[in-house]
Amino acid sequence: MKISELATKTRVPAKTIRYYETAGLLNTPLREANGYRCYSTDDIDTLIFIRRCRELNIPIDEIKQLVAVQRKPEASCDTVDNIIAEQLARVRQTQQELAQLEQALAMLATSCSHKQVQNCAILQSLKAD
Amino acid sequence: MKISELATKTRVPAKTIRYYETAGLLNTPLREANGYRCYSTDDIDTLIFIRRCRELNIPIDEIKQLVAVQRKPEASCDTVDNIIAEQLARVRQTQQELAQLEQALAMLATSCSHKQVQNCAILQSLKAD
DNA sequence: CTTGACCTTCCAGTTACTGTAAGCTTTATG
DNA sequence: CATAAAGCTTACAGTAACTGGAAGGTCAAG
Repeated sequence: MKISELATKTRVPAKTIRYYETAGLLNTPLREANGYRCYSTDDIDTLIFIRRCRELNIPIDEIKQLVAVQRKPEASCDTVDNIIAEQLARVRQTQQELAQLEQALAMLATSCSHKQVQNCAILQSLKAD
Repeated sequence: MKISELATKTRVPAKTIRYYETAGLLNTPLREANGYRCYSTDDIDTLIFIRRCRELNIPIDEIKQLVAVQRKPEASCDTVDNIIAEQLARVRQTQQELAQLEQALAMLATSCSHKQVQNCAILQSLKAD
């Protein structure tokens, strides 16, 4: 199958598929006589797996580990567990930071009663160290 | 004042100050005879303002507008209001996305009972389209 | 035969810095 | 006074994960 077919079947843009290849996430595919990339059905599964990981914001480098560990069926799940746990921790950390941000912005947003810039309470707040 | 003094007074790294200059966020400073940048006390205020905006995750381009509008004291606060409101909307949007991410990751994290990769429920889930 | 849709590679741009290198000037120390 | 350390300068590269665009080859249809 050519790259555009793989792209529609996995809902990953062709451009991104080529990028994943250079990033070492996807095996270098066979080429047809004309130089076009030629993919197998296995590549569909791998690419969907990658897409699902990316939707969970898992970094490329860690997806690489997840792809690699699947080639060793006897290995323990520790790597997998750790990557998911780390990702969850990152997400929760970001959530906390965003909650503080939201507080600060919400207070700012209501602080100015639509006057002129020279009296703007928002700008005043932002000037304070 | 030289760049390192400005850096300590504003808690913005000297490297970042130079970057803000090339990014058009800071006026090009005067130079001493030896070529060293020479800053005024006004630069302290501007830079603290910029740092506070960055702490609220406001993009450089929008900080540029906020800095510019302060040079027109008679202007209305609309630009300021809009930028803060947009930033707040962005933050809330990201919060929603992260909440979904957290759900998905939390479910994944508890799904595998430490077996082998070949039976790993996490990996199974990630393979499904 | 030519038009349009795909395919290829390579280079540049995105965001907001940060690291590093090479080379000056100034300050501190022996 | 010599020199070494600290601080200043510029310029280039790297980060993450793509995305856009240019230039050019290939293939099927009308």
